[in-house]
Amino acid sequence: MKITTWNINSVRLRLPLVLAKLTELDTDVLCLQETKTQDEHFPAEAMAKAGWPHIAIRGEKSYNGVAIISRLPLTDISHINWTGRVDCRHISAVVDGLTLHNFYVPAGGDEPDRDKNPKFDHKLDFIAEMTSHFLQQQPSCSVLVGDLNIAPLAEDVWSTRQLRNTVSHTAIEREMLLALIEQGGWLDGVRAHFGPKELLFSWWSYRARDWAASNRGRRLDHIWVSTDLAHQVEAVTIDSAARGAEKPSDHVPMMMTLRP
DNA sequence: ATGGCAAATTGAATTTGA
Repeated sequence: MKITTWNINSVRLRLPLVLAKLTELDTDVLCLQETKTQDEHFPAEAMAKAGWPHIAIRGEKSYNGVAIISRLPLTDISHINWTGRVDCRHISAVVDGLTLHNFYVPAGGDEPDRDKNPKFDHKLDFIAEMTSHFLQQQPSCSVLVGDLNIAPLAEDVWSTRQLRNTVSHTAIEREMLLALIEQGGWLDGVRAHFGPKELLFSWWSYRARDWAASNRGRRLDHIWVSTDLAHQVEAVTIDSAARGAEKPSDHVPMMMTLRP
């Protein structure tokens, strides 16, 4: 079973990239974030035609939006309105006996102060609520993917020193995300696969003149597995080359292969 | 206080991303 996650930054604008990537990666499931598209405008037919006919979508105009696109049937399609907001940041489904959670965690704005910045407050509330949720309902046979907008380890950013006051890599976000993994019954599957030392990035800013030359990336996207699945992780791929596409997303696809 | 950009909306400027 191959599962891929990708913050696509507009699924309609990048539909050709998505269709090409589905085939190239030969993924069974593709989880998208920031689809920025209402459900009635989601390009479901094109994906069905390409060979991925099963979809679970939750979109809204202009912002956010998550989707699960699958070769195999999806059941138990559901979502939670985290922090009480109806803002299309989560969808879950069961595929081939596996419970899949697809998240788009709030970015958190610029200022890393929850008293001055409501967006940062919302982000921390969101992570705290995820922690208590999975603490109470320990996952099994589950995979959690998505753009979590936090790079938890020093090796998840180009410079832990220069980004220590930058939202996505502040101490409180890093601590809270690691607590969510630990208390929530998850394993950071991507980090576990590559080991603690390697620098791993999944996002590079649009603002760089040359994203590859400056290589100022961050690992904001994640694939976690419930601890019972730890021994089933066979392979993990970060498709960094996707950042060099024509009109790319600023995030790249990450794929995990699970053995049965 | 910021950014070398990009996308979606509503109509050239604003909001959001991170």
